[in-house]
Amino acid sequence: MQLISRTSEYALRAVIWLVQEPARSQTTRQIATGTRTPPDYVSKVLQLLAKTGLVRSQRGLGGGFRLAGDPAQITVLDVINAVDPLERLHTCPLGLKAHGKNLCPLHCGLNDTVIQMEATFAKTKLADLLNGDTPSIPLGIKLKTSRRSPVKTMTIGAISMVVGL
Amino acid sequence: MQLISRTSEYALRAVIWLVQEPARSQTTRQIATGTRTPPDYVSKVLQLLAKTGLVRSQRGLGGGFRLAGDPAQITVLDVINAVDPLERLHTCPLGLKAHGKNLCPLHCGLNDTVIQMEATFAKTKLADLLNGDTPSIPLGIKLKTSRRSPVKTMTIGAISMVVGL
DNA sequence: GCTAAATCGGATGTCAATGTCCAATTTAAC
DNA sequence: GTTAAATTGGACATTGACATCCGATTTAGC
Repeated sequence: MQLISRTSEYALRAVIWLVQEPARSQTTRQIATGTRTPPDYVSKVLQLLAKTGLVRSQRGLGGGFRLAGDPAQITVLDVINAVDPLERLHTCPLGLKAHGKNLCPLHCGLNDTVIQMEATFAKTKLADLLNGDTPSIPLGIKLKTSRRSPVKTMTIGAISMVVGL
Repeated sequence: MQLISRTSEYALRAVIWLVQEPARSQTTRQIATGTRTPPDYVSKVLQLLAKTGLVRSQRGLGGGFRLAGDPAQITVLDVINAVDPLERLHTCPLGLKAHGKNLCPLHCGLNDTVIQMEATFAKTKLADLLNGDTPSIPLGIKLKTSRRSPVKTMTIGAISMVVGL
């Protein structure tokens, strides 16, 4: 299971590319090559971004795309919402009479997780994604056991290591 | 974009159903009807759960499925990992030479979010999902703006309301 | 042992997300 | 105005997740 769709992934790559080239407008071909995305598909994604106003498009010779706003203001959530927003749960997918319109504990919890993800994405500005030298370690140390592979792993940021079995 | 796949959703519903019926083993038909899931598909999901040992299956007359472990120990993450685990990012999908094997800031951040989600799912035990009377409000108050519909909403737990535009 | 009830496993069908193709339109440069 | 470069929009193809179908196998009860 992917955290975000490819559409969102491509949108983020494209937008970050534009942040790095604020001077000249970038063509679809340039963006696709630079971000390693399928050209004809990322073209559609760019159209979506243009419709929501996140990027400005310019037709004709010398045209292309450039970022419309301030990289220090635009968030990852803005980009995701523009092309493929996370879906909230408004009614419990179980039709249980006991719940009425309320979410059951399971779906209430899942919905909270969606909100938590949105909050995380909202914290990250596009400008934050340019300084590659300091990888963030926002989560401290976690201990995790998986049923599929019952091995305990310790995780610090993006680094995981086996600590027991 | 869905937070979790249908497969995971069905697995969670099925497992919760089994928590509620620990005495007798439940047939696929009973589970499917009770959880409003497609019978032939939830059957496959139950097979997956059985393979990982989360549930025990019993063939033949009077057979069915029952939970293998303790509802106070098994977590939502355990169930998700059994059928459709979240994918970590191990190498940057951009092939940028500058990054080497390291994740770029974007994918490092996305990976952190995956870890954060796993941590959230790991906190919730199956037993926690039975008390429907107290909906959790773990996230406090958030303010959110979407590019697609540029309306500010205030969110408390699962309840959202418009506060401005 | 026979039968009915149940899971198991393979084959197949469906559909939305992803990906591709191309003609129409816009625009800068000469 | 003509041309070349670029987006736009529609149509179509592909793929994997989701869903269905059915025969093989197991098992309790008679």
